[in-house]
Amino acid sequence: MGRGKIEIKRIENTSNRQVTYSKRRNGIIKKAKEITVLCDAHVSLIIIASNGKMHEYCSPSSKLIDILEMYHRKSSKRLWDAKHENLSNEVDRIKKENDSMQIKLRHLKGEDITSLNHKEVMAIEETLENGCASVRNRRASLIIIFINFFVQLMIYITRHQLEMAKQQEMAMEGNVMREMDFGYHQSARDYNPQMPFAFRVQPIQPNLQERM
Amino acid sequence: MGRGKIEIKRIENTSNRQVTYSKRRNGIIKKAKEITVLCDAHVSLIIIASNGKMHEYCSPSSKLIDILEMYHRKSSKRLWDAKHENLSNEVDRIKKENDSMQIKLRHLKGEDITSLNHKEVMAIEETLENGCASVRNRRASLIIIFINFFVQLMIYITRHQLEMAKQQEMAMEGNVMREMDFGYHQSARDYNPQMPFAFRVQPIQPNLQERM
DNA sequence: ATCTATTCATAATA
DNA sequence: TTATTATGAATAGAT
Repeated sequence: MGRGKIEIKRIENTSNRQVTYSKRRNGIIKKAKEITVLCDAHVSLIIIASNGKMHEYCSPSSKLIDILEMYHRKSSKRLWDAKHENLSNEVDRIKKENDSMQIKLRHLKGEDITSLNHKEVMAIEETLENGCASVRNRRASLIIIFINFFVQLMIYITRHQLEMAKQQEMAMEGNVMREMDFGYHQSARDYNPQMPFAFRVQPIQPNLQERM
Repeated sequence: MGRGKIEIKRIENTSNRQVTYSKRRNGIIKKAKEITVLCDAHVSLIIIASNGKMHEYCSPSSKLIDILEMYHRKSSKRLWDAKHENLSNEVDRIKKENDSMQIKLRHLKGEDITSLNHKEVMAIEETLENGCASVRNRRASLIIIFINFFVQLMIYITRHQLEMAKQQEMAMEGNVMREMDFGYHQSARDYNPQMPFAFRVQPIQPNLQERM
């Protein structure tokens, strides 16, 4: 339809190709509009030129997303839905995992346990006992680490300040050094400003064997 | 183009509309194919009739998904990506929640605690102590419930089988009833087949006050 | 862009 | 649905 028939194959002349592209593009979009109006059809038309420029037409009765949704529902190909569905499933899976963990956590905190039977309570208690044991061990380790630090500190103080301290304290009280029977200063508890917590020595797993 | 000019408005006659639809649909698809070949264009064309039947054309050089992707990149409208992104974010959020819960759970079980400082260990221990207390309370309740059941059972046995048991046991041993100083049979521990676990009475929260 | 000779698409019809 | 065909629309090439 023009001054001469043309073969349907790539137009090699670039400017001819571009002109034809824009004419035919308009023609297709016009046809798309017409079929939309004449026949109550939904149309989604996306045309992208070789230079990357894009034109689209979408029947005004429906948003493009709706047509894609329709396409999606009609089409057996899942397209992007695969990704989407995977994510959806993962969300569900992780949510379930979350819930069960939440319950376990609450049980370990002693909440919501009135509905449990004796066997379940026993299992939770065993877990808690083990946890307590580990935690106490850890705290004991921390205490030992702290004591070591403390002893080293005292040794240092004792070695390097012995004379000065001795003179000073003897002058003040005269009786303090008699308490240093383990090589460090007994009253250091009241002395060290870095000491971040109070402690007292106790068995590492006190009373564990006493429980049922 | 036809035997007469037609106005571009909805064709009311249903069969005419359907005929026109199918002719024009083929025409548009033909045009789409032609522009693809002639001008190196990418085309995605989806046509859905009012009865729901769908036809599509997609330039053979590229998969439909690629054109949709191109469209997606070109278009500032996010389309379905919003949904997708929301899901993605939710997955991330829940995964993080999961991880932190996992860590808490492991800590409460006494695992992975060597990296914690004293304050953190103390906090975990407090949680564990509270958990232990609740669990022990619960177990104590269960024991009380069981003891009640047990006492009721023994009262029943004592009331209704007293005579028979007395006669029988006196005939066999003659000294059993002297042990029934609390109203139930002392040797029931070896008797009751439904008794699902061994128990011994203990303080409800033993030793809690002894810990640091 | 605009023109126009020509081909093509299609409305009416069967 | 398919086929025919008269007619109007689309467009290739020229300007």
